[in-house]
Formats: sequence, C-alpha cells, structure tokens
Amino acid sequence: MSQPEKSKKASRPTPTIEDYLMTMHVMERDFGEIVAARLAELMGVAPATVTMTLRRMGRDKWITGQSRREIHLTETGRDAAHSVIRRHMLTEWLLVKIFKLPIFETHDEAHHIEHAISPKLEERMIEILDNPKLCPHGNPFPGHEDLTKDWVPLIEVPVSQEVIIRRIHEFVEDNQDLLGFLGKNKIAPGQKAQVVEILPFNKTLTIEIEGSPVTLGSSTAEHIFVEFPSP
Amino acid sequence: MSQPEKSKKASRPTPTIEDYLMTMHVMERDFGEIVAARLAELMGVAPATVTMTLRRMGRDKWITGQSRREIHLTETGRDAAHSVIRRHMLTEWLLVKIFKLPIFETHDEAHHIEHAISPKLEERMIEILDNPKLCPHGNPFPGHEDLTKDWVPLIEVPVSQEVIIRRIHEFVEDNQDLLGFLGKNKIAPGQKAQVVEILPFNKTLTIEIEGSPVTLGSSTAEHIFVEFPSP
DNA sequence: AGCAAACGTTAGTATACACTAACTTTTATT
DNA sequence: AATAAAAGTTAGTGTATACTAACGTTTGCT
Repeated sequence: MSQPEKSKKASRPTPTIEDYLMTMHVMERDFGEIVAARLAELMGVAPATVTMTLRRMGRDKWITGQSRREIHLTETGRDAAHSVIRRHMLTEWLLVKIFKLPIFETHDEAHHIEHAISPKLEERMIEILDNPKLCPHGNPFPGHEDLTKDWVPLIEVPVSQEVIIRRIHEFVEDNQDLLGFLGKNKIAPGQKAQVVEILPFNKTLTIEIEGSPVTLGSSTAEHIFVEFPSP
Repeated sequence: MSQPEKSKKASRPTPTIEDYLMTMHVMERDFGEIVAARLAELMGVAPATVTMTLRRMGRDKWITGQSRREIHLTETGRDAAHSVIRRHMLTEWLLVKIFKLPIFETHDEAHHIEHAISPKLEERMIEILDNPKLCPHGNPFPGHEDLTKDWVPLIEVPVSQEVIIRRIHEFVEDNQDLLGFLGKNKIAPGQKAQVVEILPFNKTLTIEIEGSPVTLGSSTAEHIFVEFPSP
C-alpha cells in the first residue's frame, strides 16, 4: 500500500516546489535570471518563505546550492519544471477542448489539477489533445519556445498597424481580474485587432477589436504578443 | 490574489480531511458505524495520527465532537463527504470515457485528481459524462444507494448459479495488486459468470468467466456484488 | 563616496500531518 | 470475574509550508 521510495533522491516535487519550479522556469526563459524577490511576489508569499523554500530546493538538488544570489535550476530541476508546465498546459487544453471552458477560466483550475497528473496520464493527454505545442493562451510548451520568437509585444506596435493576437503571457494568468477583462473584450489568441491610439504619457494603448475600442495599460500591453498579418 | 476566506467556518477540507471523510462515509454506509482503528488501517496511518486528525475534524465541525467512541458526521461533514465522492467517481468516469483508461487503473489516478476539482468543474463533468449514478466499478453515487440494494455478495451465491457481476466494492480499490488480478481475469461490472465451486474449508470460491475458471479468496468474494440474470 | 532602496536572511511562531513508544480504556472471551 | 485483545490516547518528534519582525547585504544613483 506504500511505495518503496526511500532513496531521498529526486522523486516527485511537492506541489509547492512544482509551483516554484514552474515560475522559475518562466523567469529564466524570459528574463534570463531568477530573483528571489520576484518569486515572492509572483508566488504571493513572504520573502522569508522563499529563502527557506529555496534552501530546501537546494538540499533536494532542484537548484544549484552554491551561490546565494545566483539561482540556477539543475538538470533534474529543469526536467521537473518542464514536466509541470507540460501538465499545466495539457490540463488547460483538456478544460478547453473537452470541458468547453472559456480559455480565461482554465488557468486557476489547471493550477490545481496539474499536480495530480501522473506520467501515464500525461501521455494519454498528449494523444487525446493532439500533441499541442502552445497552450490555449499561446505560451509555448517547453522546448518549443521558437514558435513564439517572431511575435512582438503589443506595446511595441505602431499606431494603425493591424495585428493578430497570438499570446497572453503566463504572468498575466495569475491575475484573475485582468483575465476577466481580457475575456470580456475578446482579447484572445487568433483574434484580429488594430492599434488605434498610443498615449505614452498616459501609459495606455488602445486597440480596436471587432469594431470596439479597448484601452490597455502598458503593463498589460507588454504581456500581449501579436503577429503582423502576412503580406 | 488571495481569497477573502477568513471566516474559519466550513471552507474546503484539506485533501487529507477529504480522504478521511470519504472513507468514513463508506464505513457508515456499509457498517453503520465509524471505528477509528478501521480508519487507521484503511488510510494507512498510525492510530495516533487518526486520533489527532479526528480531533481537528471535530474542532472544524466535520464530525460531532462530544463522545469519543461514537463518531458521526455532521450535516456539513456529510455534504463534504458526498462532494468528494462525487468528484472521485466523476473523475473515474472521465478517465474511462475520455482517457480510455482501463477501469482498474482509474482509482489511484482519481484519488489525486478528485481534490483538485472545483464546484464549477464538477458541474461540467456531470454534463459531459451524462450524469452517472454509479461509478465505473458499480459503486453508487451518494444518494443513489438504492440502485445497488438488490445485488448480493458473490460469497453468498450458490454453486452453479449464473450471475452478472455488478459491483466491485470501494474497499477493494485500495488494493492495487487485487485490482490487477481482477482486471486480468475479466472480473468487471457487466460481465457474465457462473459459480462453479465453493470450498468453505479453504475459504475460496471459483467462478467461470468467458470459459476460464478464476478462484477467489473469501474476502475478495465478499466485496464483489452480483445480480441474478432476469428470469 | 555615501546612502537609500532593493534584496536576502535569521529568529521565533504556527499549523497540518505524520511517526514511535508507552499508556489507558473498552470489549470480548474464557 | 480475570485476563487478553482491541481500541484509543498522550507525549515527544520531525517535516513542509507559511508568517512577522528585525537585521544584514548589495546595488544603484546622486
């Protein structure tokens, strides 16, 4: 009735550690470095908690333990991070395709379920869901980052440019209010839009979607990636 | 970013408490009483752990706190128990119908996932899975116990009687080896079989399924429920 | 260079959930 | 009724995950 796991080695991370690994992977991918203070904010915990958790992660070989400021995932840590992220994204697709949930309601649900998916289930999900390479919000599965490299942040797009929305960055997904706002305004991957006004002094950018204007704060526009329609 | 749940009232039980509630519900349903020692065995923890956990459950009003030997679920506790069990069974169906997993591989997976299903998802699952009243192993959803009341334990069936297997009791589901054995021998709900030999002194009962004989220990035969083919 | 803001750590607590060991209390059986 | 088996409790630990408060360290900027 119990598993013979006593080797203390890299078994499965706890849900908490999986959450840290996931966030750390995204931070490293998009900012090139992992900063504990940032982790504390994104995970919604006190800095002291991060210190202690990182210590355990070092002890368990998910991250390199030497330098305090320089945080790096180990080989094992990276694999584990990729695994949770895959499970998270697959779960999001499950919720969209099978459960017919709106894409902006999937993240919170998936955030709980991801930790409960076994390797065998992960395999089945990949088959059932047609081996996706992007999550429903357009973020890349680990190892497929290149698919997104030509998309630019909306904040960098000039006025009057027509765009196709391709990606809502992971970090937006933690903000339920913002997700609701995006959903209500039809801002989702695949959607056509046009930049109609940029007010740098006001830190806003306005786009038109399906005939309606939507004004976004710059921090939001930074996390929405678009493609220019092919010539 | 955090929920306004501070009321200390009955929010959601932790996964551990949900596990206890689930097992307690089944014990009460089938034995009429809840015995802590039995709980310890079924949950695979030490008796002392059960004592402490029950104390917390009393404090949080999942069970009545007065008498130590007499354990009873409160209204809230029963509702919570029903909820987890429904989620567990719905998840099993999800794994069978959508993931195409064999029914004897669903329990362990569902045991993890059940705790991560939100009320909204539960609703969607009920729709998607056609509002089932029995789990894939034939155990009743809470409130539908009557559907199983005419099925008898295999152990009570006379020799040469033809039967239709209807139900593998929940308590068997915790034994992975036994589940594998049942699966390999095609013992599953809906299957036709015939009792061919009963050796009380040996504590075994043999049935024939699809032409092959399978010998079951009495404790196994006690937990398999069958129906007699209609006249 | 000097100092403030940003970052990180220590120390002391708290809670949930487990364990072992040593008892106590019930219940059952002779 | 005596005693053994079953059930339950207490006490003392340990781990993961959080918190607050107080401090120490870097870094960036003027």
